[in-house]
Amino acid sequence: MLTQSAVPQTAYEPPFTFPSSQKPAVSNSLAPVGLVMSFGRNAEIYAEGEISGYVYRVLSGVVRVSKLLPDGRRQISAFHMPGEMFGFEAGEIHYASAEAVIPTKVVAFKWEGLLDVGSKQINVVRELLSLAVLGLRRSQDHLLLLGRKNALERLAAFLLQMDARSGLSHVVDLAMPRHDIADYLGLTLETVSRMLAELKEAGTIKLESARRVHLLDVAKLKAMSA
Amino acid sequence: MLTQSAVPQTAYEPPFTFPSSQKPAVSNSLAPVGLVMSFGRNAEIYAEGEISGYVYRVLSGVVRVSKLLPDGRRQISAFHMPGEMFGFEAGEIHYASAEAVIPTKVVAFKWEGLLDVGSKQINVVRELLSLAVLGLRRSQDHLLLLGRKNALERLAAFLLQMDARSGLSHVVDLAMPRHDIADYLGLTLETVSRMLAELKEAGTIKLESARRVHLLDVAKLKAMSA
DNA sequence: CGGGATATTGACTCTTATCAATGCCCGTGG
DNA sequence: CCACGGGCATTGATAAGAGTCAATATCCCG
Repeated sequence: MLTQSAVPQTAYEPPFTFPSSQKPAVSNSLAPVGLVMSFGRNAEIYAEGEISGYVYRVLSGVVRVSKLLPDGRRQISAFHMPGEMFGFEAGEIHYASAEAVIPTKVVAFKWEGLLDVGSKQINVVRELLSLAVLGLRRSQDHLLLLGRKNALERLAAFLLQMDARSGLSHVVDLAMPRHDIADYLGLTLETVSRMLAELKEAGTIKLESARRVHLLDVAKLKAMSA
Repeated sequence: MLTQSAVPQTAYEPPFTFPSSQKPAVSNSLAPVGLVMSFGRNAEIYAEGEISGYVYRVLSGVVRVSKLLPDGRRQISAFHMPGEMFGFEAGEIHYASAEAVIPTKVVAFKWEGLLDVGSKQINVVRELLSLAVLGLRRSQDHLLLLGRKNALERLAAFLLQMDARSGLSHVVDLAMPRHDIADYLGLTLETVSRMLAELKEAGTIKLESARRVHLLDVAKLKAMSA
């Protein structure tokens, strides 16, 4: 596997660096060669149940990682932006599936290769550990959000999170449709829409368009998100 | 830190082994010395915001890891049973707090020491990575539960999870009060109580006492948990 | 045996889901 | 260039699930 919609796989040339946005505890010392793959909108990167053997880094686009219940209910556990790594399930069966939200390029690294004892690759393993620990942290925030926050707080937190990751001017471009946001926040798309309207009412955001949100009052949003 | 209620700290003697219940990918090759600490009911093991420097293994008792919202709402991200490791936040600030649910003994290992390049400790780092990845997996399940399952499904899943971890005869001893279960499942304690009553109605469980549940029909419970 | 903490049960409320009707935006083709 | 069509989003009316508040009940522990 490693997918159908995979496209001309070109070697990804060194220097390899782990994304600075994920602050590895130890700076990288490795330049593994990865495979660059391209995916169209909604294309599957890997599926729940497939054999896993790679970890991925987003080069461009946006990736969603999700799990499904037998009756179709879906929970998105994370969105991944350029520079971020995902797919930490290697050596076994994929525990979730990953899809491109929009046209996306990723580099895939063989997990096995990364773990090879061969040399001083201990730094690589450490960086992977560091990334995994970071993932655990983010999970804790998301668990708190899903378990204990109301719909309005979830939306405020989501917008702030997207803003923090997109940097710049507090104008957030949402790559994903309402339905994806809903499945990420444990809500319905209608509720997502209503809460956005409510935040607009409160003067904390402005909807330039459905997919482009201008955060007018970040402080207030922060207050609302907790 | 590393706590007030810490008690006569005796050295934990080798051989050290990572818990088999967490299947490290690589068998252990290290016997670090840890500090054994004892905690009473509800005693704090570490608090959110404290400097972190240890990872822990439960020797006996039960540990809960949680995060708090400013207004007091609480989300328990995990319960840890004997043999399990927790506290993977080392090198930085604790992102959550951990407390003993009942009188509990843990061994604390210096994170720094575990990561030391000194030798062929690469296996230790790998095992830690393996445990972190396992933690990520469990988080995904919990996210799905919190984001998309109803109260009855959550209770069924919880009981099955506790049963799987306690082994034996489908008689589960719950160390924690209803309030903790509620904060773990993102519910209120009243709802937990009502759903248990409902499961009893359905003939899937029997409440030997408030803290002791007999799973009468595991298959049916499984069907209800999804 | 008594008493405080923990748990259950009930009545009612409130948030969010559900079902349904428009509305809007954008790309396509006439 | 404009009209059409389809996906996506918004808005409304209602329902359902879980929360809240409150009154017992039960279980330990001393």
